Amino acid sequence: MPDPSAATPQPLSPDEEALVRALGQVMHVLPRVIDADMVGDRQLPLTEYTALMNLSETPERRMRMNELAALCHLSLSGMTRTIIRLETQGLVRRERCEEDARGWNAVLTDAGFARLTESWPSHLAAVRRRFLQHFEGFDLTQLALAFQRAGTAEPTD
Amino acid sequence: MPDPSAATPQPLSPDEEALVRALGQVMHVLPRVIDADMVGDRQLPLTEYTALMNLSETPERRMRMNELAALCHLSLSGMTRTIIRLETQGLVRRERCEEDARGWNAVLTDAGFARLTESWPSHLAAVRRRFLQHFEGFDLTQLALAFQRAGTAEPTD
DNA sequence: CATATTTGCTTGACCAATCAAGCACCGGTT
DNA sequence: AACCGGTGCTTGATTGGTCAAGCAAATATG
Repeated sequence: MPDPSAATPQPLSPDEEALVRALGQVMHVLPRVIDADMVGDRQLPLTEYTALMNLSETPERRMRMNELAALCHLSLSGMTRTIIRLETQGLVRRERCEEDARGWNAVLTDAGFARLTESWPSHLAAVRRRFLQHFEGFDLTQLALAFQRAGTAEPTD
Repeated sequence: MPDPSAATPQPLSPDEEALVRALGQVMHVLPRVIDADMVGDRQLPLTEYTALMNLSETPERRMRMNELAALCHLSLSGMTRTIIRLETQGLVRRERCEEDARGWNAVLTDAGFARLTESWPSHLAAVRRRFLQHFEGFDLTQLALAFQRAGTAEPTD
């Protein structure tokens, strides 16, 4: 950590500057266009898609709210509200958790699974077209590792 | 565009899958931690910082709402509201545009400039620590280009 | 030159996320 | 067995953004 009282720390290099600006743009634009592609195509916003997807990858197609929220990068209350939206569409059902009566499981219904299968190609195409396409020729493994490091934030110290 | 009636398009490779998931995490985590770092440090949220920064880089330290909104990746109304927040803190002033009486200029005040100078090191440190650090050894130029491509979204067709 | 259309910005209504407070249940203590 | 701190989730209030409608000035058109 540079001393905050040091008036002028080393500024970013032009490369770094360009990368940071571009990332800013991507972070802003990508979710929106992917969401727009999917909504236009299949009427399923990205957040809801992500929830369904995570549920579907589980053996029993069910998950505790806690865990689902973490996987969807959502706060617990955010997750509650997403599940409620999905529930009213009949794509998810909620069941009390057997081994802990405080807990709930979000359960993917057949309708939900159908919806997911239906939306999947659209999501896949959007991700390829909007993102992966631009990284042809890169070492994806290395890139993924770097992003995993950046995405694993240590708490603010 | 793949035919949507084609039931099963080619799924993502493990590499691609990992990259996409990691990017999802980064997009979610990075703005929050950087924002948190800065707010904890200097009480200036990222959106407002970005606005001040863009204003400061202009010769007269002023800009039309339109242009500023684009640079900040914000809708015009979002920009209006951000500027209002900044105005009430005295960091920005609004002046009618001389050559077009419909238009407004957001003008960085001295207080705003001071605030920016004060926050800059904190922002810089956060960006390095949270992001750039993890990309040492990468070809930043190539990476920046790829992100610029991904960030330049063609309208949904 | 009067009127219609377009442009630049603000405002109103809304929405999805957050945090903080609340409620119900669990598990360990005495 | 009555309590009590901790846990799992929901709910209320707020926030920061969006889109759509509105208004005023500019510009194009008959």
